[in-house]
Amino acid sequence: MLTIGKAAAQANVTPDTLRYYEREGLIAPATKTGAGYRLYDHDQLLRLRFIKQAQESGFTLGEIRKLLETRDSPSACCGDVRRLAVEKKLQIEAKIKTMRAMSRALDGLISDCANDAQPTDNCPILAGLGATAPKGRRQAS
Amino acid sequence: MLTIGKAAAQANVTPDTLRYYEREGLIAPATKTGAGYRLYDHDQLLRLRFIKQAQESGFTLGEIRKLLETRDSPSACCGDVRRLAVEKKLQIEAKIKTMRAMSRALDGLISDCANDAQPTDNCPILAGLGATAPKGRRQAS
DNA sequence: GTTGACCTTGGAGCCGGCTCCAGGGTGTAC
DNA sequence: GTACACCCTGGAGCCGGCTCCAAGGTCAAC
Repeated sequence: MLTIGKAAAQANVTPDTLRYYEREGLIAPATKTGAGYRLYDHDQLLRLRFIKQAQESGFTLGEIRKLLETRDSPSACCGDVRRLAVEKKLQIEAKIKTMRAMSRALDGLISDCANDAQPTDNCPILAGLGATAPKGRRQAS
Repeated sequence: MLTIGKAAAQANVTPDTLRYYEREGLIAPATKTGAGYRLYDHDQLLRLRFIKQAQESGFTLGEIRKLLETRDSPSACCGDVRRLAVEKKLQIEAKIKTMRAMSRALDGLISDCANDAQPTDNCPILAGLGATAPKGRRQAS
């Protein structure tokens, strides 16, 4: 049985984070001492590891709570979990697509721009971003 | 000269957003009427388009403010802008890498899991995420 | 001259995931 | 018996980017 500080250290989080997870309904201590100290055992550490791994797979805490509820429900089946995983993967793929578009947009801007010292008036990156000179400054158009 | 509602509609944002940008130092109205109404002209609309495009390229509002300051500074040169763009591209690439790792992690989990109705006790996805059964339930280990 | 759509300001609230604090209680080592 | 590290609770604050609100002022149309 570990106190919160030890348990948190094991899982590489802070006690505050652990208490936060508890408020969010993700994990509860195995028991409490008479003085109110939280005590965690091996199962809790595994649950915490589950949470961390799910986070690293891109699940939000809300989704992880759902995963945990599914896991703990006797009536749930593997297919339910699979659906959540597939849905999450689609979300991640969509985000990657967006970011690749951003990256490509920047590529275009950067490659247009010789890395020289010409003034920002003629900077192709700024032009590419839709810039025109602000009030009173020379401009191309 | 457009009032805030018209200008916002042109740029496909809300008046609230436009006022928010103003508080954040990104854009100010060209002028104000005696009654305090903000008025925007063509240059402001272009500036707003710049902001939107930069956002779509992945810049945060803080970074966009820096871009705009650079643009408006007589002493800044194109190389300064290029550096910001390159740095941003690196950040985006790093994020993409992280997300691809997430996606791959999910791939592994999903492919292990036949989409069947077996109980969550034996779900390979949950196992892959580090699960063991919570209190009192049958478990493999 | 009144309706109704617009505008103003200041401030609060939202999302997710913590993080930090004050003001107190507890547990252990010397 | 006291110093010090740890624990408790409740609540506030932070990041970014809005979004919504109340209470009031303004403007155009009829």
